[in-house]
Amino acid sequence: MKQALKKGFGKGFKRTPQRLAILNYLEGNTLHPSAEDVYRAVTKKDFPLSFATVYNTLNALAQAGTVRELTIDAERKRYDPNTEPHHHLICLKCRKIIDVFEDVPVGKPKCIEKKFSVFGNHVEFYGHCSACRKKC
Amino acid sequence: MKQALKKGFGKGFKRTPQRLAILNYLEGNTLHPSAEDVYRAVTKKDFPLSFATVYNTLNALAQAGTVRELTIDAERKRYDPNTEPHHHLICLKCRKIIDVFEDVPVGKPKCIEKKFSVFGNHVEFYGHCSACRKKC
DNA sequence: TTCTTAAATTATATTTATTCCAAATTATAG
DNA sequence: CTATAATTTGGAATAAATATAATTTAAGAA
Repeated sequence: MKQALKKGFGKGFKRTPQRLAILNYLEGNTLHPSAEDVYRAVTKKDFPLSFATVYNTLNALAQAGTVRELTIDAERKRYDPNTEPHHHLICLKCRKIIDVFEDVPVGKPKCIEKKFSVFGNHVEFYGHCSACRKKC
Repeated sequence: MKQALKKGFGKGFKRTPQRLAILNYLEGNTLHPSAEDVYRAVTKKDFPLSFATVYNTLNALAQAGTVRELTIDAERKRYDPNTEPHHHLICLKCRKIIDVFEDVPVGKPKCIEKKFSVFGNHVEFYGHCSACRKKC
């Protein structure tokens, strides 16, 4: 496992097999899986674990900053193991979410300066992915 | 009621008092209310109506393009009666959502061109609002 | 105006995502 | 090896949202 996902472990953070299995699945995953996706993948591949543990672990990892909780899908939370700031393409047909690691210049509107201090931003691009475009 | 919100009405779309009350609350509202917010506000001000009607109406209006369904809050859907493309500031402390109508130039990353056709985008700015900044 | 009917409202049940709980288990520091 | 705090777990509990089925109603036709 790469360094990136190890950082979740530390004082008072136990290295349990369940957590390792979840982190293992998350490692390098670009599918933006939901809790259920994680549950299904891990129970199939490794060993049974409780749904509650998936939620516990994902919440703990999100708190630790090891994964990012995405609010992109209205129906469920999704998780992104890549915590580098990046943006997303959202296909309006199949709802697939694609990473954009390329740097996207975003202008800072003037109205922000006075009444809001900005730490970061996230751009969602809406459109159709190549697969869905063909189907039209 | 302004033109903007009237457009939801047309063939096969009935002008019921419940819907008018909901539209009336939504008109010019910049609070990005949830279904529950709508329910509370309307039942308090006008007359009792069912929760189901709130959901029905909000879905119908979203379909008709009269309101925009926002996926910004992980816990619940929120609705925006302003359907002009605009962006949002999200306060990481109080979770307040503030509109940005100012034009925000967003660069289009090259990687998109080939595999994705983009129709629009939405920028979320993260930070602290003035009220929360004072409290620090 | 009255009639007709498709559309809308409603209470209630159901589904789905997520959290909470309390008991049993286990990783880790000492 | 032990003690203990953290974790796991099944199941109950919540909460948001949808589905259902019976009743009501807006709006066009007669």
